[in-house]
Amino acid sequence: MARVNIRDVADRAGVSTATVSHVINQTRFVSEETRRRVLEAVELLNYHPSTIARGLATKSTQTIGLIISDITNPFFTAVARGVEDEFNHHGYHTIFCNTDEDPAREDEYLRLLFAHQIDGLIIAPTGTHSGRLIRMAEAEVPIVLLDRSAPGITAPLVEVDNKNGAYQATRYLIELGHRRIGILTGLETISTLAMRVEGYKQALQEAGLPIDEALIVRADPRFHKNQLSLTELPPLDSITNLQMTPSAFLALQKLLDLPDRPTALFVTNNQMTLGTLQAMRQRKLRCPENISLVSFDDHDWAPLFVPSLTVVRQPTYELGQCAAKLLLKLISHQPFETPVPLPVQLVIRESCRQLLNVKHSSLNLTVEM
Amino acid sequence: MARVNIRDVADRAGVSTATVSHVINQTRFVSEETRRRVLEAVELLNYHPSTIARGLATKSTQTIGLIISDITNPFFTAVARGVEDEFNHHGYHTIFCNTDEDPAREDEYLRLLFAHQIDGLIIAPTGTHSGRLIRMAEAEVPIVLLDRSAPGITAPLVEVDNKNGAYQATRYLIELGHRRIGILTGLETISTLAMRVEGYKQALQEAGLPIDEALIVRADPRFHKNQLSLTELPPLDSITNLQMTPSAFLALQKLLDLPDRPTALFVTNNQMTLGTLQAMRQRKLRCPENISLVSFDDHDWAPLFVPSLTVVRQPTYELGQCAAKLLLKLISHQPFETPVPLPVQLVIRESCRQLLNVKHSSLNLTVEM
DNA sequence: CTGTTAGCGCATTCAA
DNA sequence: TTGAATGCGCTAACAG
Repeated sequence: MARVNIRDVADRAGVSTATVSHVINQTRFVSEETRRRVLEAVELLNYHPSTIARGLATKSTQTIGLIISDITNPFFTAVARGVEDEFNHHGYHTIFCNTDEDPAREDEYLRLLFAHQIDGLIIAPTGTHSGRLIRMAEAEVPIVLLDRSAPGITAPLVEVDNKNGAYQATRYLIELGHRRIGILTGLETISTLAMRVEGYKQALQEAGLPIDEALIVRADPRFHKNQLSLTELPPLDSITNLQMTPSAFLALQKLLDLPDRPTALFVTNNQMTLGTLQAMRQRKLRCPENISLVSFDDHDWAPLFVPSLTVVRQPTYELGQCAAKLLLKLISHQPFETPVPLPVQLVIRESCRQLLNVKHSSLNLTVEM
Repeated sequence: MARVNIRDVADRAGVSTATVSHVINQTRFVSEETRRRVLEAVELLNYHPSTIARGLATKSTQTIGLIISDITNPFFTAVARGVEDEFNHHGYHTIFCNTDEDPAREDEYLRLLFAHQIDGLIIAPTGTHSGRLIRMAEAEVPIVLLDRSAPGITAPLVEVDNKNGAYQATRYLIELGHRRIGILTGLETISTLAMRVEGYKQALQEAGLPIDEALIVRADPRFHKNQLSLTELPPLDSITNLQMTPSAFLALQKLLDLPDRPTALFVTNNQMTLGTLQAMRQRKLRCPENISLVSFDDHDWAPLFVPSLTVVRQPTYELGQCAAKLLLKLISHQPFETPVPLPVQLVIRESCRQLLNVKHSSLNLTVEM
């Protein structure tokens, strides 16, 4: 295609390219008459300014990078949608990158995004990053951390109140009379999961319950994944030294094989919840009769299971929005406040059973079927 | 940040910018000695060629556009992941765009992508597009249609065998003895859904069953959506003139209120399946005792419901991959064959009940729990 | 109120 | 085997 450029428009309208540029960007006054002629020519020739040429000239590309773990994870898709809507609303484009929790891929994407001269970056870091992220931060690329913190990076973090959510979930189980509460989690290099384990422990401690390490089970958090890409993934424990079973499904077997099996389970993300349900189904364990279940993150399907699932709901879409809004401020050098964690909410449905009579709960609860 | 450019590298290595360019792109022979010096300088200065400047010079941006309905729809997220993996594998970036089935948004995105000088486009068209898509095709932007056809566009279409999938699903229900089979669908401007209705009708006709228009119900296919963005969406029936209830949940009420209620239901996409389950639950209708259910598109949660869901499974990730591979061929002017629809598969689980004794099925079935 | 012109960072033709 | 010079399409001084 023979792309029409600013020169063509200028010639057609009988003005200079500068004038064309100025009427298009409204960057200085142009008389009504010439302005009209220019716009006519634009229309006639179907002219679209090349964002890339403009980018070269202005050093601003109007595109930002979004690095997440996996767009296939419903949590991240909701977040991504929030990010994207917000940016498009402001004329920015978003380039998506999936790391699958692999620091090497994270690094490679950072390189690519940097080469693409992105105006800013939103990243849910793997947690074991190379120095490149730090170097980018030092190169003054505006960065917002999403959902997770990363060692050595001072960028603002937009997150959810993970610890409190886990605390509420665990405490709820305790108040229902549960004493042996298992927790299914993943890599603790992911700060989000680490915080959730902390909240769990805190609730136990406050209730005077022992923290039994046998009840803390770790699985590869990428349990649900398209099989095609799964085969390409390196095992996560080759990255860290944490002991880990390859899937939630398998990790759960450990818990269920325990001589003194837990009566309740706190599952720290939605992917692992599906693995848990699968494992329970295979063992013909009923929920909540045999085991109670609370999981982190709500979803469309959560209320439709039998029993409907009690969850800690987090504002996913808003999380993405907030991160995007903050990044926009950073880019335009506006003042900003360091973000506070977004509130989460325990949504009580049917997947937890009461073991003993307990006094009225002091937690902030929502009952909803 | 003071970006280091090709000039800096050239100076540092004591060569011309042309030489630097050539060693980086391996586009002409350079002596081992100078080559080494250049690479050293690159390393030392941490040089990254600006893709955008390169884009200006070569008229190739190494980025492609992906326009879909909604990344929040699990079908599209799997497809998008397939597209993205394939492109990244080849050094291309992907820009995502969500239209929410709104032709106006589709048009706006086309404009933006065009201005960004994308090397190619993959699009699941809304079906009621403006002329811009056609103009882009005429401007020789390589285009691949994804999952849906669009009137007036001659670009190759990568799709799934929708009609056959719907045919198999319906025929399966018929063989189980069902005679009144409802279908829940959406906009028929979306070719995919239109094909599924066709498959449904064909199965009925072949079996000598009447086609009862009262059993064909249409809903806004965007049923599940983040509420924030939902409020901004214009009603779809303002776009087309089809009668439509605003959600699967409500559409289903119509069917259930029928004097002669259907004994089975074919739901034409996964979003509407959730709405259906919700409606059935509210009415305390049990599946499959009161009503049998087959839906199009499989998901992680489908086998975990009670009862587990019988579905038509389609290769979502592969669909995206195929589209990407085809587009890469178009971009590099390689020869290509017009794609054939990808096969789908009826996965039988527990959500359909047998009404009568029937002879052995002649369909290609997979039984799986 | 508008035009001229020098870059932005790179690829590439022509020369050497 | 390598350099110099031009242009990609646009913005932004600077000049008028």
